[in-house]
Amino acid sequence: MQLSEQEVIRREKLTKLRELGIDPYPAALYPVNNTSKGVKDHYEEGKKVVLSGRLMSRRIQGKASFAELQDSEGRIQVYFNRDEICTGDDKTLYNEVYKKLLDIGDIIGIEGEAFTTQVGEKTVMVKNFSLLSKSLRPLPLPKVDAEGKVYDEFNDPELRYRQRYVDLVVNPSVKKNFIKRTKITNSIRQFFNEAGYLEVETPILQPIPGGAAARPFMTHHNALNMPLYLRVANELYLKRLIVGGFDAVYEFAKDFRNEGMDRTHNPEFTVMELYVAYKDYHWMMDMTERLLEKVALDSNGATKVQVGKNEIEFKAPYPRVPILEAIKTHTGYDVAGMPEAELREVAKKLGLEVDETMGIGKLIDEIFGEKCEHFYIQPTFITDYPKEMSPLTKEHRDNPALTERFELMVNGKELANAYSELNDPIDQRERFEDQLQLSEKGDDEAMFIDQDFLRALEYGMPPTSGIGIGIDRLVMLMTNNASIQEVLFFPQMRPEKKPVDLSENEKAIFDIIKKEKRMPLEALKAASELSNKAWDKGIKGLAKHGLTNVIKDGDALICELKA
RNA sequence: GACUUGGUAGCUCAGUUGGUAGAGCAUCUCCCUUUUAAGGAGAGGGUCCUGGGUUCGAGCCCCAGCCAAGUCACCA
Repeated sequence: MQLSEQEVIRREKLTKLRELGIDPYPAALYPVNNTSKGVKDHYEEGKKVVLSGRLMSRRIQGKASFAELQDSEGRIQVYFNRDEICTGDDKTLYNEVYKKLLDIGDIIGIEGEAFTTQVGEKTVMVKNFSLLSKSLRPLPLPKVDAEGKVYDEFNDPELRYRQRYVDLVVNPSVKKNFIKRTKITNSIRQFFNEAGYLEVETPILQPIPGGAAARPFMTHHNALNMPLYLRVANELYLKRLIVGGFDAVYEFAKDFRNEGMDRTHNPEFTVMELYVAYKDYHWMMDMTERLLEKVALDSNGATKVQVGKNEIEFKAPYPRVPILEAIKTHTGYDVAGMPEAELREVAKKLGLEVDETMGIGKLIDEIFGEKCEHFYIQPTFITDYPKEMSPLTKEHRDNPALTERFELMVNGKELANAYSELNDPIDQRERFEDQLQLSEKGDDEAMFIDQDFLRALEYGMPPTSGIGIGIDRLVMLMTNNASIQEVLFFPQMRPEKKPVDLSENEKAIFDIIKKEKRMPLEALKAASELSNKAWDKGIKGLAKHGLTNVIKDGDALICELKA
């Protein structure tokens, strides 16, 4: 491993500490009795405190030094004075251990007394300190001046996401975002629990990936020797529980979709799904607006939230606009009851790319998505979607071409999706069969027929309303972040390519195969000009590093480069 | 998938028509008792993302690739 100068120096310090009899990674608990925030908020002159945290800055001036200690609550200034720490003749603890062997980033514990400096800063006078964990890598060191201007900010997104731990240590606002995320989910749980709804857990590994139109991740169970899918939704399982007699169940579900990644899509993401028996989608709209108002208040202290350039008001109630009316308002076309061919013409006139495979549902969805969606900045329920795009939704009580469905639009994007759930088992079977036809036409996102789910419906499910709320997107709104990666601790990234250390022999062979991509083993051996033994070691080493493959092509052995 | 931008010291960033690779912070050494983005002085530290090419000479120009961000497309 290639170490930088600073890393080498820190490792040398490790040895020196051990020579002085100091364990840089001690096992014993450290008797912390306070936090940085606690000391400052409940300040008492001369109060004895024990704190621990990470050393984040140092200003050493001879026999005295100021430093900053950072713990989970923030930072506090600590004062190291040689004669306070080393009361006897031996000044090693200050001169050697503190000044020379500690580094920024080390985790230490201090015992001391609270006092205020001449400049008025609340500080802890250190009487004794212990090294709790030596840091071997230098941290980035952003600094903030009196006006709040940040110098040397650690701001490269790639580094921040790959090394989130560093991001969290060094950027307090990042930590705040994630604390707010938990506040939001706590707030939702509190709301539901008070209403008597039951939080449940349902399978992530599913034999049939149902409940949403999406491409699933596939895996394999060895003992059962069968394929399993990572769930794209948990809807069908929660509805089984409603059949089973629970009146209201909810789950914060990690769902997985094997699709593209961008600033609003991560392959795994969190959706909160809730199903409540004996309710319909009108009730669900009422519930949703009350929930979001509470979430905004709990997480931001106000119903108004600044998101980018827009100020969004989460105070209930929100306007309810049928999708066909939205289209009429924003395009001037009344597409209600319009036949498919005519609708396609309208879409073309509106400048949309359409093709023959698109049915009425998809065309309407497309028109709304392109021409209307972005207008709905303030929370708005878009209701009554066409039947074709909603295979799990109950037919509209007044219009059989529509369904009892709404999507909640906020800041021009979908935040939630809800229905009066389809509970007619015969109708549901027909809708699944329509999906099967789509699938046969090549739609790889069409839903599978879930026979067990149909069996459950046949026993009878009460009228039920269900909703799914995109938690990542909700958190993005509440924390004013435009990118999903900012609200996920560990967003998915391509793996870091690790440069492989090749031996001389391996390198010689690799250089040849790299140019040729693939060639017969014998020819490669000849070209490498290696002895039998060196050749054997080299070619086996490359395969072990996963760089090459040897395949049998008839009688010939071919060596090829792995992608 | 297409396009745009970026990748230089531990971190943040400069880098002239193509002519010996720079700054601040951090690190190291020495000096220094209440400072605060920051005490003073000095020193060390580089796979300029990778691989080719052009050139007497490439961080810079050309080609190919890798990684990321953004825009669009696709998909919900």
